Amino acid sequence: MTESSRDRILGAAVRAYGTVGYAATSLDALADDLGITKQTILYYFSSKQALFDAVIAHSMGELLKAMNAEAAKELEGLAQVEAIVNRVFRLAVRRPELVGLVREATRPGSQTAALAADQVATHAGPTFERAKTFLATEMDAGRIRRSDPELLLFSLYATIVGVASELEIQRAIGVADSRAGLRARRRELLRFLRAALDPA
Amino acid sequence: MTESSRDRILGAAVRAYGTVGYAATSLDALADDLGITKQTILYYFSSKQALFDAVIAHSMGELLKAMNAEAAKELEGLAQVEAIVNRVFRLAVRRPELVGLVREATRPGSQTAALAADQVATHAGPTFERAKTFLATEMDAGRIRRSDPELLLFSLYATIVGVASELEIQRAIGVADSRAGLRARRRELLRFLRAALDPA
DNA sequence: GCGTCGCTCTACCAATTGGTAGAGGGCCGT
DNA sequence: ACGGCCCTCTACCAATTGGTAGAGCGACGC
Repeated sequence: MTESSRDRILGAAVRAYGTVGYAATSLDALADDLGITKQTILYYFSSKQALFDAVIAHSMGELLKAMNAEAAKELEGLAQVEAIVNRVFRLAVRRPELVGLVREATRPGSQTAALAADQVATHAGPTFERAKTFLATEMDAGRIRRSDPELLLFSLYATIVGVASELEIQRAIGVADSRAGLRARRRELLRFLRAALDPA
Repeated sequence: MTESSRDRILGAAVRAYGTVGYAATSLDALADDLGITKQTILYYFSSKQALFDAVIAHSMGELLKAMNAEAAKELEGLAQVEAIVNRVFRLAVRRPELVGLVREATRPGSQTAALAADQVATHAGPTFERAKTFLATEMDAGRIRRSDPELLLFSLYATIVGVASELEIQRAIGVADSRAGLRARRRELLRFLRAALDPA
């Protein structure tokens, strides 16, 4: 089955908004990229904002689905954390625009921010809550260093997204992302997180 | 001494580019904000790109100056890391736009990226090198967990910038950043990094 | 054969964009 | 009083922006 026009537009928008950014991507540019006209885009998405909303909803869904699939394994302590990190890392390598989109959506001050904030909150909220209770129970079980679960979660989130962004930046600058190099980075990240979370 | 026009423009540009972003900030908007006309901006900075370059150079200088001042203390191991983190954290709270600007400058794919990448490389390069050799010697001295200094530095960088961004995002969303809350976050970040770097 | 429905197009629009040209004003030394 | 310089302005421009109006066209049911 060939990809529908709507899906093609959505895919190109995810890539564009996730790399060059929302404000810097015109509908005309997007249309040129797809070999269609701007009006075709506006047929499927009533405005640029509406397209952005759809992009956020779609990508957020994809990200959360990947994470929840990993969380469903219900592993214990660090093993669970590592499973999720590995999954996110692989996704970040294969689809770097998703990471860029997270940064774009969580940027304060832009027109997109207010709307994106709501969307992110409603979409990601439950997953965040689940992660927090996970951390709390693992702390109780002595498998993760005791701390405030929410604050710890933010540190984890910041580190993972930060490293994932870093990957894309370096690739953009031209640093070769050989398979070996990527594996080294992933292993370092895991070591870093393991050390940070170890109860000992 | 009253602030010169050039400095006022530069300051407003740092704030705008660091929050709403480069592409989303028009010269007209910037001028309105300052109660002047766009042409006055173009008198001091020959183009929008030139203004961005100046913004990057200025802010990068400010950030690196703060970090280098802290690095000059030549403390040992974790104490040195904590001193720098504290300084960066305080700066991030007081001047959140600087953190936003780091993210803007290191975004891949935009027109700004190529230029910013060069600037960042030349400005921040030496400081990064110095940080790497610092980590290496501290590892040799057994005061920091042994690892690849460069990879570890990237993890550190990602975590710190990530947490700093997080602060601004939450503030933008409306989470109150009480003094007590900020201190709790800073202390959690320090605990996190201490655990991640501890040689034991 | 014919309506109509889904999709994409051409044509157009007002507003905004970054940037140019050049006038005028304030303040200086002479 | 005056020429020159620093600064800021008005006036204007071509290009691009997001968005509207409506025509064309192929496929499908009848």
